[in-house]
Amino acid sequence: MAVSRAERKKPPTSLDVARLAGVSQSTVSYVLTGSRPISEATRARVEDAIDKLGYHPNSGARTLRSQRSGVIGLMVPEADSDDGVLMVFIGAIAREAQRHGYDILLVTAQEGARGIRRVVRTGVCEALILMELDRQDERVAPVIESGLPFVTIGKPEEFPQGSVVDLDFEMLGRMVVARAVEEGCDRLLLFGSPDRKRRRNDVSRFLAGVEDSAGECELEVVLDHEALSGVPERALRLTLPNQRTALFGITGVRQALFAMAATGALVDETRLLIALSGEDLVDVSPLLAAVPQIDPRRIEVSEIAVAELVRLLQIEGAGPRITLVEPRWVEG
Amino acid sequence: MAVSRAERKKPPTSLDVARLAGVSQSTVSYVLTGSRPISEATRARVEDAIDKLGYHPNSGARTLRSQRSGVIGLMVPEADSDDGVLMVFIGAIAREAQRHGYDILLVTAQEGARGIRRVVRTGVCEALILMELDRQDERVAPVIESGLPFVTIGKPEEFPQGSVVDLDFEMLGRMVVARAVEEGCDRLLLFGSPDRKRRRNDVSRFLAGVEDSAGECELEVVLDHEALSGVPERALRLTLPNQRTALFGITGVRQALFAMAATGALVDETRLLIALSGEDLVDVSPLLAAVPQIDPRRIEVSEIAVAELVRLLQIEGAGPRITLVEPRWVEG
DNA sequence: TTGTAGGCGTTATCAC
DNA sequence: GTGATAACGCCTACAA
Repeated sequence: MAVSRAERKKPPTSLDVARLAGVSQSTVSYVLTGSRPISEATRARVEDAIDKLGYHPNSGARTLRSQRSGVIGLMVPEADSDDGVLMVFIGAIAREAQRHGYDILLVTAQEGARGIRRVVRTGVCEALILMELDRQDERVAPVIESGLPFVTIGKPEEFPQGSVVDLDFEMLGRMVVARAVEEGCDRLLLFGSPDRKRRRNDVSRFLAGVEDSAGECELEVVLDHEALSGVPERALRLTLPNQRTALFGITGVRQALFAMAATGALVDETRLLIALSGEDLVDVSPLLAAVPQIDPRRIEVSEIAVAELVRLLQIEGAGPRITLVEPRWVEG
Repeated sequence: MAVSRAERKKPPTSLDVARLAGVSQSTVSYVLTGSRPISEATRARVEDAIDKLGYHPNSGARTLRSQRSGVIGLMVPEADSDDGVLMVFIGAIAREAQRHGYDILLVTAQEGARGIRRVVRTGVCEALILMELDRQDERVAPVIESGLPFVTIGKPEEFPQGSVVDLDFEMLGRMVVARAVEEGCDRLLLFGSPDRKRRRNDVSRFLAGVEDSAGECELEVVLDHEALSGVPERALRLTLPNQRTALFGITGVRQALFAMAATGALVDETRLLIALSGEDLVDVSPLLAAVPQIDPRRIEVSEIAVAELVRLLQIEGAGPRITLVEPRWVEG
């Protein structure tokens, strides 16, 4: 039987700590916030008292007074087929935020612009991280309007008023082309979800990088943004006796792995799968081991996003900036 | 350039609303909380003013005064290979919580018991949802000690002081056995992650259900909790000419699907894959279509967990209870 | 049916 | 280097 709200014993306040330490309430506050010098002796007494009582400052009161909730709102997209990837970001963001003394509050995409307005106006969140923005996203307006510092993960079409952190997709394109050429491929087959291609601009940036560098060499680029399940068959069909085709996709790596493994090798004289690997693919790591892999660095992107937000929050006058993280080849 | 904290214009308070509506501050409050009858006329004026100003009650002040933060803490496990599944739960929980007027704050497993103590003592969370508890979990103690209402998703060994919501794994076991027999199978091969089997007790409950009902029929049960990748080969090896083997696993369904599809049919005279399907498997739905599927009802489990927590929060004297959700066959 | 006023626990501005 | 004290914005018991 749960203890009722009323009979639950009240946690100690800073006044209790002050009394036990024989100092004033404000001194306790200063010890905690460090916003004014305190003698070693009294600091020790106060900290003792804090431990003894198991005191934690009341979040509501602190927020009310200081206008800082210590909470960062994380706008999460509706779960789609890429759930595993999403969880990697969310986990890393939450851990990094906690390391900086902030908590993460979920704001679902479902709530839309109204949800943003709510968490902002009520003062629950003092900053925001936005993930997977569409090209035109109704949720951007209330964020800007709120004036709160924010970071978007994923580079939007236009430079917004907040900071941006993302993988360098253009470089990714150049890396894939370079590797394909090195490995003696004549053709590069790019697969992926057609829906994603339409809605998000990371695909366009990637393609820009590909075309940019493919132009300089003899590599023929083929776009295959039809259903993922047909990837290996189409790849085989497109393959000619004396040619070698490299395959790559930003999404659908797992499906491609399985499908190709089922109909033949991931790597042989006629084809070479290059994988955008990631923490969500641990379950297929044996398969992955056979192919060249690029790390999309999702953990780093997440951590940088949080660090960047903390910078905007804590450094007065800090301006927004763009950080593109370089993809990396995974060493065999 | 972000607007600095100081120059950001302050949101309207209930006093602003009161002035605009020509009533007292308390009347505004009563309109909002509904804790006292208000005449239609003044209610209308107040609501008008609220809209006009875009007023939202300040969360810090409300929390301080009422001891309710409107925030539910969600203890999320470290991301593992089952990330997609996790995201289904989290998304559904966040959406359902919002429908009830609560927000979800993430508490990572990494923070451990100390994290629980922190969010509880500071008053950020007024209730908790615990996911994926280990058999012995250090985080349970501080939760109970806090006296806050809580719900665990996943039935623990012992009945805790909070409510429990989970899939009925015993019934799942009986359903799998019954179907295998109906389909003319002589043998049931159970695969899954050995680690999970050791740490979590849903597997034991499932096995109890299986053994319970397998005893009554001629079905031979084989446990295969070695590496998932070997599943289809072992299944084939174990298969005898005149026999039919049913295959089932609580985890690793996607891997099994791909692996079996690669080495032969999912369903033929010698074998029958039964899949624990779920929202995280959309990417392989074409494969799934060919086999009998059981819905693990993760969305329902999530929604019930939230509803149950809301009940504990809002109904004075409500006691904890156990809710087991029945698995369901997915209709072809 | 509505208004008045006190206090929730902190932070930060005054004083000393 | 430290202490008193006034808000922060809301809820609700008490008055009218």
